[in-house]
Amino acid sequence: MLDKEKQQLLKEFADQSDKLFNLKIIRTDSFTGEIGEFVASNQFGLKKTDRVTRAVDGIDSKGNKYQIKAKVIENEKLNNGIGKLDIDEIDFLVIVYFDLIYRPKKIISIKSNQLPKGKVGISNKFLNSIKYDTIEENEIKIPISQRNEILKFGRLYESLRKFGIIRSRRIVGDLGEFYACQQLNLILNENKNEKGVDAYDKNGIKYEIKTRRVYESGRRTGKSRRLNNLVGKDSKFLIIVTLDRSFNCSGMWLMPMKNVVNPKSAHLQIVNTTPGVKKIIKSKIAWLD
DNA sequence: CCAGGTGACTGGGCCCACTA
DNA sequence: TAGTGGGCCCAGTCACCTGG
Repeated sequence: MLDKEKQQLLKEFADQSDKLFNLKIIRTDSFTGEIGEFVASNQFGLKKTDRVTRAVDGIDSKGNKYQIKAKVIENEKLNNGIGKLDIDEIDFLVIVYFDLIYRPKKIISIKSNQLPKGKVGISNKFLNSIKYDTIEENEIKIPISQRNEILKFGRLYESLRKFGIIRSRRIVGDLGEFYACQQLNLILNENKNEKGVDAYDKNGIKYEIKTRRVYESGRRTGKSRRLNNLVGKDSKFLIIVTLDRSFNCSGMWLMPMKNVVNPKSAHLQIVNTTPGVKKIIKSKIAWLD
């Protein structure tokens, strides 16, 4: 499906992603956020909370609570919104800014008493109106070995982007859409955030594509995998794509959207049970075949 | 008129309470 | 006890509004 060179690149990316996982730099495939949390925790000496802990990402030695945000920026503009913040639960909001290959460029730290109640939007206008601390690039401390591994990861990520394999930092979903469109001769929806439509065929029929990377790893505690928020999607067909550890396509199914039971939170196993399901690519995963 | 700011969406992923 | 609904985590994109 992909040529050798691209497959090799994805393999290297998967290896490097595992390396960061083993070094405890990342815990999930939300790379930007995880690397940001790593950098901030290292900088402020934080103990990280569990993955799904509400509001608080880390706690320092004095018991101060931190919410950490991360953002990749291509220029010097820091102004981008960060909504949904529960400032009553935290003492500091920390934002880590990276360049395209995950070199940390700047960290800002805002005391929670500088933040408004309710929704918080970070923008230049806002930053100019409050007191906050800035840590510049040369003051950001990361052990050299980890810094190099993150850099290597970032370079691989950029290569994937340059090859046109991915178009965002949501690699799993991007690859699934890429594989499905190639296999079924679909046209990817240009609009990246239109509700419920990922692609069209030549007759204008709508398709929603969902992708899951399914492989054994220490990353998850539970085994079950779900497909959330299919409710209200008006695509005619649902395509489910699975990826293996190296991000190669390891299965693909096509089914009528209306036949999906429990669209609010469907199990991945609907590929076994949904009426009218069509196997496009035979699964290599036993429990999905 | 246009750039900056904002809110409403998108994506994947994980876990807990409840229930059949 | 396995399945379901819901809620939380993460970042990113873009249409639209607004103020200079």
